[in-house]
Amino acid sequence: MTPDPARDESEFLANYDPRDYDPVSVTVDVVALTIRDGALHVLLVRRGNAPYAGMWALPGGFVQAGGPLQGTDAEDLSDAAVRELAEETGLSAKGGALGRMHLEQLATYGSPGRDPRMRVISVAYLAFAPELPDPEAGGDAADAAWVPVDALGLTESGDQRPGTTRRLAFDHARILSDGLERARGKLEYTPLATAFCGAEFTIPELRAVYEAVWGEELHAGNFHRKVLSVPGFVESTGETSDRGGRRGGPRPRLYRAGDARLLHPALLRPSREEEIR
Amino acid sequence: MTPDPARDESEFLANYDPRDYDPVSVTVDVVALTIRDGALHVLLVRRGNAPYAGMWALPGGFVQAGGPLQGTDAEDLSDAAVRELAEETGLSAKGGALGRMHLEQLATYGSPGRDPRMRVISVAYLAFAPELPDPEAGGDAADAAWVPVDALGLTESGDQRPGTTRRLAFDHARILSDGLERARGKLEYTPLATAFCGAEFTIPELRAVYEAVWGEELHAGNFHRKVLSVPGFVESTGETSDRGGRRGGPRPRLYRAGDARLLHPALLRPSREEEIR
DNA sequence: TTATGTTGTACTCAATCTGAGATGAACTCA
DNA sequence: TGAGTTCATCTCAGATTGAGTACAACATAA
Repeated sequence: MTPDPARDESEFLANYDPRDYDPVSVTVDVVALTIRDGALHVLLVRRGNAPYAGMWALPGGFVQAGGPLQGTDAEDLSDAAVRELAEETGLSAKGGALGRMHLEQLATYGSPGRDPRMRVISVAYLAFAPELPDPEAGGDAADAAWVPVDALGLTESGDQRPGTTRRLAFDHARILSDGLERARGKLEYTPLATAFCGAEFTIPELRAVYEAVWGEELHAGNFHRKVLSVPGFVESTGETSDRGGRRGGPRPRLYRAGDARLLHPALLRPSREEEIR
Repeated sequence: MTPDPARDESEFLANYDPRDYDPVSVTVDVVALTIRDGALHVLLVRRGNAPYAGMWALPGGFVQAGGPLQGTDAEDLSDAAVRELAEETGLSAKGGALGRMHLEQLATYGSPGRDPRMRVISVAYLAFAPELPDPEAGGDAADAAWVPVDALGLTESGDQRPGTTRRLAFDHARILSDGLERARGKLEYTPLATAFCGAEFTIPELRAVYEAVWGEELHAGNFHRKVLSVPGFVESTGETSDRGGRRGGPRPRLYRAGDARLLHPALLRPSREEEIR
């Protein structure tokens, strides 16, 4: 005789107590990247409270679980990422500075001991935005700033070089390293670089994005040819920039992002030889 | 006057009660893929308990948090993935069937309401293994089996086509879809396909892996040339298989996995044109 | 044993893509 | 006005690609 599944299920839910399980907290942390003065910057906050008070960290915080009933205050993970970003840095999502922002999940970090308070699982997000205003500290943050990535002394293994002044809390150096590597890779086969630019941009501006993220100079002529040959990467506006390059040169043409979601053929990094093995 | 950070921190930890926060549970789910009879299979378990009792699901379960003190019973997320695999399917990690298995994190799923019991955040892992024995159900699982991926009627949007007999619980159809897409992509630029083969394999065997995962036939001659031209992808053993192909042909040579971690140049899917936009 | 069909491996060839450099006009700045 | 910079395009040799050919080695069925 088969039991009635519906009755089984409701009975089960009535007797279920989540507190029978070990407590785990879930946080979101955001690696928000932008380009300022031709250099890649990451959004960091200085922690106002313990643990790691005074050190720098990725903006983030606890997810609002909404209790067992998961009522209206329960939020999706990506919503929590945007909320924490807004709370701690004053950058607002709706219509504001974060409007054209691209957000995607990066990875989840959950080693025991990564947070001294308790078992914390952190879902990291990766955000790309055009040049944004300076942030204003809020919430738990004592300070907030765009920090040049190069100034953090990150090594390939996800640590910070000794002597670096701005130390990162928790395992945020590892998370940031992973985010940077993801960003570098995504520029190769997606039109993500356009998310770092304004609504209209020039090919040299786009090239500057690639050079800042990849940390190497590109052949201007070949880059130009390649970008225009990939279907759907950029589309011409017919307009021309109202000024030439910083130190001379003709006025570059303006483009906007096309409708491609994948670049084919891809733009590969010149110096990938080293990291193959 | 600056407060003493060390004293601040210990005082804070003493007063900290995790139960002040909403309860959240964290689970791991595993998308374990293998190749059987030339077709891609995924490891599924039939649920023995509510919710979704009787339906099929990815093997997985709750992470052992280890309490506030995070003692010895606290486990890393990837360890939890291997443990759940072993518990529910009888496939053992150490030296056993899961020995040559490749495991990587896929993504984290945490929409409110994805589990009717409470707020559950699920960290999904992706596993690749050579041909494995049939699993044996254990733990919460009423049954366990390798199921051909094609038999699940997955659509691009992460749902199952109506009329599919084996229905998947929770949002596991979406997770499986994401895992398959990740696997397809990873074959392009990493030597992952060798994880589906035994320690020694032939080029045609490797081609069969690509064809099973990508779901399309490849040009044998060009594939052969390409694989051998990518540095570090495979290395010759000098040996020859003791039998020709299933229906004739010369004995293929044997290779083992090389030391490359990235394929350069990559092996691109022929039919990527469609998914570009 | 023989005949037939299949398969692994190597080769060819034209089309395409790539990196590196050259060119010239348009522009900024001193 | 002159010097130096930059955008955009072109050139060209080398590498890579897809598609096809060739042939010997093999399994299977007659």
